[in-house]
Order: sequence, then structure tokens, then C-alpha cells
Amino acid sequence: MRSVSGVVIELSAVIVALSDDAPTILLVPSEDVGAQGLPFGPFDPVGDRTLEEGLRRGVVQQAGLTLGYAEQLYTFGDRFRDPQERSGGPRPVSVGYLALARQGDDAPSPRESWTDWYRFLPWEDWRGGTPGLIDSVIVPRLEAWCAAATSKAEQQRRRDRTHLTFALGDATWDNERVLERYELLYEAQLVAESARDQGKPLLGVATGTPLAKDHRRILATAMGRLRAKIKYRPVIFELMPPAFTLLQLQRAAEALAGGRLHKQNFRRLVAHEGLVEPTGQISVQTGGRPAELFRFRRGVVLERPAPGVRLPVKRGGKSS
Amino acid sequence: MRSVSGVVIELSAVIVALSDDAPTILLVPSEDVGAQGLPFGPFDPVGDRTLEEGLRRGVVQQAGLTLGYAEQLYTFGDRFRDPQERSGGPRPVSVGYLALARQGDDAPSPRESWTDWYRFLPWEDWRGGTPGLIDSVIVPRLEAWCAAATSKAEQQRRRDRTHLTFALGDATWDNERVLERYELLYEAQLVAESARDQGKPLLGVATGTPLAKDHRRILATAMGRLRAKIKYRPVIFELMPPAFTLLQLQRAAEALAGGRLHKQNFRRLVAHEGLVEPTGQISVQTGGRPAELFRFRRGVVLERPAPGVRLPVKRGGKSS
DNA sequence: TCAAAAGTGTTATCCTTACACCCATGT
DNA sequence: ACATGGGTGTAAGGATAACACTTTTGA
Repeated sequence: MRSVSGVVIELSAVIVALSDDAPTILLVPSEDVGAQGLPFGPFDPVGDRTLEEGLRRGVVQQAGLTLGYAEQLYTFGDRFRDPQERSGGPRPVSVGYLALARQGDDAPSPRESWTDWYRFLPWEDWRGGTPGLIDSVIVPRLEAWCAAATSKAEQQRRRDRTHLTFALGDATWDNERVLERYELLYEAQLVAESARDQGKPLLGVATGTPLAKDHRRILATAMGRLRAKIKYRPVIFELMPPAFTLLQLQRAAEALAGGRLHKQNFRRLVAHEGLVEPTGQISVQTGGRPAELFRFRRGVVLERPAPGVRLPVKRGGKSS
Repeated sequence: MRSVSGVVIELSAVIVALSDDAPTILLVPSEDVGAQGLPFGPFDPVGDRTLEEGLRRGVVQQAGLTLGYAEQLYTFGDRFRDPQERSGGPRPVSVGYLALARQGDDAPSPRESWTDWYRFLPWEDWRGGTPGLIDSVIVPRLEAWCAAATSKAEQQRRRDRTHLTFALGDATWDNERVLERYELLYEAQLVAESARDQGKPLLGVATGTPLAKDHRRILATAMGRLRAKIKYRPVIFELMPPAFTLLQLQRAAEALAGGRLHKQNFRRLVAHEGLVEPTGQISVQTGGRPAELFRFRRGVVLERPAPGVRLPVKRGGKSS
């Protein structure tokens, strides 16, 4: 049996909140120059009864924020995921969590900031149509990367992966494959982290704003998981105020899913599934006819096998 | 910052194979008297480049088995998940993996054994109708547990959970909620592990065969994940021989899902999705008319957004 | 009066489910 | 003959997607 020295367990959290139509995450300053990072802290095997308890304690300490919903995402342990490891530091293994917070639950202290998560993964936001970045930068450079493969077989594998994840050819965009897309861009040297992790200079423009260590990979994991989860569990209501209009709910779903939804069908599906119930109140006007306010109907979880917001995607055309 | 002493990372694997109509897992002897356990080994931060690499190395060392498909499940870190921790051992945190092996790929050495996974979670096998254990033991004792709650509110919560997970009332059985069911039985003291972990004697009959440490919880996580995954990723073919008849594929899906499927619709769905293609060969007779042999069609993953076997459940009646 | 948003109604299409039935082989 | 498994056809019902249209407010 080999030695097991030098392991340290970190707990990191992607804490998501909604701030008018933008999904935001909580970031803290990091030792890396020019990059922020996710809040994280050490796991204390003496004091923490569970990993999740350690996470909650750490987030309170670091950001003064008490978490509501939290779920474990994945454990990241690749060598050199933290560049500091090269200079002799211990091997950090990080257990990543996804947490949801209601906007305004706690005010962050000045050192922290809520930032639009699409700043870091801009190609994931299709609400305004195909992001320009994809056609102007990503696709050409990915094609060059495919062509640069040494063998025909490897070329084909790269092309298949590119087409599948970025919806080239006749494939359709799958908004859940966030991690697959990030990992492809990482391998193809299109994000600043690939060069940084190899200690090499960056070639060409990098896509999106980098984060410390492997935190962008953790963010990609969280985004994919949350996009999948809102479809079969009512987690979106963890991000909503207690009462909301149907359009607010739709905008929230669109923000997370990164695409526009079909208004009428969205309302019908939400009502049909019994996810919400009217409060009887009417919203203050917001530019048009006043709307009825709804609240989450807790009963659904007992009735429906997979209660979540279905996402009737909107194909062509403008908003609605 | 508190101390981070005494953490050890273990890697454990639920390695699944199919042996005529029974899903089996690989087990090894354990220090616990009277219980087997999952194969596991230490993570070596010096030698292992990634967690998964450490897992593969460990499984080769311990069981002489080279893994094909492997995916990370969850990281288990609750205090006293290993009873040995009470006698002063270090705090073991375990990263659990799900791995799939083709039957007969490697012969296990005598110390290991492939065992039907339903031995440990017998209430999960509905292929022969509702398991007798549920009506005779589980439901009565869960009802007693609900009634034993101190407050009305807690009683209601317990009842809701019981109804939801075990499909009482008008709820339907959700074959993916394996972990939720195990955790409910654990809390209600219906599995041997609850008593063991508290150092108390077991009250009444325990349901299913126990495993070492928290390995039954890890198994429940793996079963739930695999049942979910076969529906949208073609992982089932990792468990099949290179060529198979449609009935063999159906039996495999039934074994994993723990329920009977509708024959005609299963065939249609599999064909319709383009998951398989004919090999042109005909199977040796197996009791009826010879059947065509099929193989997995790799192309699907590029065509369909979520290629997996849909599971047309069979409601009333007998087999087919 | 127009823009913006709230709502209602209807139809075509696809997918799932269920049922009925015929085919080929071994005992 | 009949049991066992292989394989096809088709019709009902439900969910989804797409379209058209009315209502109510503020600027």
C-alpha cells in the first residue's frame, strides 16, 4: 500500500441567485492575479459531521451567507487542478457543490460580488439568438483544431465531438452539455486556463473570462446540472421570490436554460402540471396589463413523479 | 483556520455485470464480521494523476479486473460511515464510482464473487410483481414509524416521504428513487446498518443483506444512477455481448430497471431510435423461433440528443 | 393610439400505450 | 398440437408545438 500523504479536502460552492434576468454567482478574490474564484474552504474532519455541514460553515465564515438549497456536484481531483501544486503544495481534492440563494436574502460584504455567470461561459447564452462568439471565433478555431489532428481517426473523433456539443451540421443545441463544451474548448486551447495550466503563453484570443484554478470547470458542471434539474424537480422556486408573475417565472427559466421559451405554452405547462397556485393578488404594473401573482404549490411533489418546469423552446423569430 | 489532519481518501466501486437476467456486483471480503463489501482502495496523491486513474489501478490490484466504463457517483463523508472511526481511526472520505463490466471479461479470483444486487435491496425488484417483503414487512413497520413521530407535523412529513418513495396511496413506483428508499429504511431502523452504526442491538427483522460500512448506501446510489442513465445514454450496451437478440436486450433492461417491459413496444422503440442494427446473423435457438442478432449502432450518439432505451412499462398481467 | 404584457382558444403532429394478430421452431 | 419466443399492424389517447386572437394597462 502506497503512502497517502499530502491530501487536503477543499469544499467549493457555486452559489446561484437571480438578479433581473441574469443568473449570478457569488465570487471572491483569489490569489491568482487577475482572476476571481468560487468561495471555498477546507473540510475539517474533526469539527464537520458531514461534508455539506462543512460547506455551510465555510460559506457563512467566508461570505456571511446562510445557504438554503445545496447539493453535491462532483469531486475534482486532477493533478495540477490548482497551479500552486507545481511549486510543491499539497494535493488539493475539491468537493464541488451547487447552492441556490434567493436574491437579497443576505447582502454580500464588499469583498464578494454577484456576477453574471455568462461572463465566464458566454457561448451558453442563446437568449438573443446564436451568440456571435460561436460563429466568429469558436467554430473556426475548433475546425482548425480538428484539422490539426495527426491521424484521420482522431480527426473524425474531434469532428464528431465538435458537431455534437456545438450543434454543427444537423445536431441540435443541447443546453445541458455545458461541461462537455467547456472541456472541448479547454482541450482545443480556446480558454485561458489551458495555457495557464501548462505554463505556456496563450495563443490567440481566449473565450470568456477565466476563473482561478479549475473553478470554471466546476461552474460548467453546476450550470449543466441546474439546467437538467429544473426540468424534473421544482428547484427554480428556490431562486424566486415568494410571489411572482408567470412572466417572471418564464424569464427565470430562460435565464437558467439560456434560451427563449414559448410564452403561451410555458404558461399552459406550468398551470397544467400544477406547479403554481394563484395568490389572489395582482402585481404592480410593469409596463403592461397587471398580472396575477402566483406562488409555488408544495403539493405537486406528492402528485407528479417528476415535477419541474418543462421548457417549450421557441424556434425562430423574436421575443414574445 | 482549523486543522485538516487525519483525512484519508478512499475510492470505492460498484462494478456491475449481467449474468442471465440478474444484475450482479463484485464483492470482496471485509473486516466486518458477517458482511462483504465493495472493492475499494486508497487514493494515492503522489502516484495517481486523477481520481479515476486511482480507482482503475486499485481495482486491477484488488480484483485483477480491468474496467471499461466508469463514472463518478458521489463522495461520501459522513462521520462514522466507517464504524472503525469510533475506535480512533482516521476520518475516511470515500469517492464512489459506478463501473460496468461485460460478463466473463475477466474471471474473478476466488476471493471475489459476483452477487445479485437485489440480495441487498430486495424491495427494488418488481419483475415478479410487488415484492412480498413490501406488504408483509416494510409498509407495516414504516407506518408504525410514521405514527411514532412526536409531533403532528413530523408525522405528516414522514407519511409524505413514505407514500412518495414506496408508492403508497395513488403515487406510482419510481424505480430511480433507490437512494431515497434506502435512506428512509435506514432512518426507520429497518436495515441492519442503522443499529450497527449506533452500536445498538437490532430490533425486529432487518430487510435485505447488509454490507460493510456505508456500502449499501453507495450501492443504492449506483442503482438509482444506472436506472436513470440507461434511459438517455446507451450505457446498457456496455453490459451486453457484442451481438444479442432483442429479447436479451429487453431482459437486460428489465433486470436493471427492476420491472417488466412491454415486449412489442420495447422492440419498436429500440428500432425507432436507431439504437441497434442487425448483424445479419441468426441466434441459435433458445426455446422458440430463431431470432435475429443485433449489435449496438454507434452512430446514434451523433443523431439523437438523448439516446437510451425507453422503458415502456407493462402494467397488469403476466410476462410476455 | 400604440406598445407592452396578460391571457384564451384551437389545431396539427408526434409519441406512447394498448391490443390483436401472424410466423417459425422444438417437443 | 402446443408452447415458446420472434415479429408486424394499427388505433386511441395524451402531450407538445405552432398559430391566431382578445384584454388591460401606461405612455
